[in-house]
Amino acid sequence: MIRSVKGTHDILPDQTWRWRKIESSLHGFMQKYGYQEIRTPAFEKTELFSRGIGEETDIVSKEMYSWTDQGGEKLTLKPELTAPVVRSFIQHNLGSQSSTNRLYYMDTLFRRERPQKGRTRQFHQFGVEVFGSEHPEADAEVIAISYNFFKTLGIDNLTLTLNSIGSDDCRNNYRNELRNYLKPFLSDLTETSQNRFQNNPLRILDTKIEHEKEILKNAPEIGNFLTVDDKSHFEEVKSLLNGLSIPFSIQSQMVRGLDYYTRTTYEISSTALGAQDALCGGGRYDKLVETLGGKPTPAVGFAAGIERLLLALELKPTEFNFESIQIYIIGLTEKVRSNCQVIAQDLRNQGFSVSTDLLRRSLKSLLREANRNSVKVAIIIGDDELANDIVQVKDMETGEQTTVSKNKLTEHLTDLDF
RNA sequence: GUGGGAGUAGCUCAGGUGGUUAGAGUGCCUGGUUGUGGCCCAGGAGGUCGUGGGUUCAAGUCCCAUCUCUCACCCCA
Repeated sequence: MIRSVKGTHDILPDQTWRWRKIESSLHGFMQKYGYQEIRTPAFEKTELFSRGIGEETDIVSKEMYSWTDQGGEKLTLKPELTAPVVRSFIQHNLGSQSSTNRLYYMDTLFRRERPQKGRTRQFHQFGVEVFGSEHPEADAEVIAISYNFFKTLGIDNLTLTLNSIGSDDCRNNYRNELRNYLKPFLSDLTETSQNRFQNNPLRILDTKIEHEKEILKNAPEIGNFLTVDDKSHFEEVKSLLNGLSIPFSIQSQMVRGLDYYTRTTYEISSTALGAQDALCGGGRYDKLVETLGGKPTPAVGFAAGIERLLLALELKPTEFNFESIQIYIIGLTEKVRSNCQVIAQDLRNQGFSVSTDLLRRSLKSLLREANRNSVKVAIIIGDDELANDIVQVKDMETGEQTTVSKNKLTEHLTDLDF
């Protein structure tokens, strides 16, 4: 048997309606905020990600599905969406068409990680990116969108964690200070931390190793290195969130794994999930557009995992309802079967949802089938009915059956009002 | 990449210390009604016991290897 690839999953008919529910909720929600949808290709040039996300990140260094195509081009299945959206923003010069661009997306991503609860190799995210504003109102709007969307879906136990990692200057200074502080402890650090010491010392702050945490207790804090502008930006974001009644907590050690963030970073998690409890992560990235070759453009955005959202939602499936077929047409003999198809087609044209049998089964098994599919009415046609231009309409809930002449059928079904 | 747990019917799972034709519930099909579903009753189909090797008179059960799923670490959504 050929199975689906590790970390990929089929979404079967008993689940697809959940996905459609999320999808339609999102489109409706984003419209209220005046955001427009953007869709980018499934794969990009590898260079986009190595430059955009950062060569040293886990994603780029070990998780990408990359290959060289027949023309010798190095390509990669999207592991992340901000870089492609930024690429598209630059390529189509969206910045010159309006002063701010509010975009959202929903897409399929690929990362080669070890699967676990809330993590698969092919997965889905939705998110927003706002281009053109350096002001805290943009940060607050983006954060509010993610938080409020989860809220309206009814997810409880939301935790919003907020931090500012400052502008470029601030981080350069801080990086140097952190290196100076850590240098005497270098031999005590794990191998990965020693590598990070070289490439990205901020990530050491994220360590889960006890004795490293101990070392870091007296390390300089990034908050103290924020410039005056960084600080006031952060303060304004916080007060805007307060004004919107969105609760948050500050976590100065929170460093995101992607290199492009500046100033605001945040994460929303839910206790309804397992170890992978982040529903959404995001922040500001004022340098990325420039890094990827565009005009300097401030931007802020987030991405949220749809699988994780579904997991968090799984606990309360009551609001969702499966839509069943309304009418099942049963033909009793070979003579009437072609007639059944015609009637089905007519009724569909009238707007009903109609199904027929494909296995030439008996009346008994067809009623059973109709029952299983919880259809509202069964229409039964035998030779007698055919000869007299009538049909039997059976209400599957009450069991009541009435003889209806064929030309009154639509009228009769409409009156039933199901 | 590292560690824990698990692989027996479509699904959920039983199968002390090896012992005849491997079970249950549920789902599926048929019948109990010449053309009437649900409930009930009866019957039926459905299994390379994850795979390969080994020990043994005998392996679902013991040993080794391997694959897959799953949870966790790392990291992320």
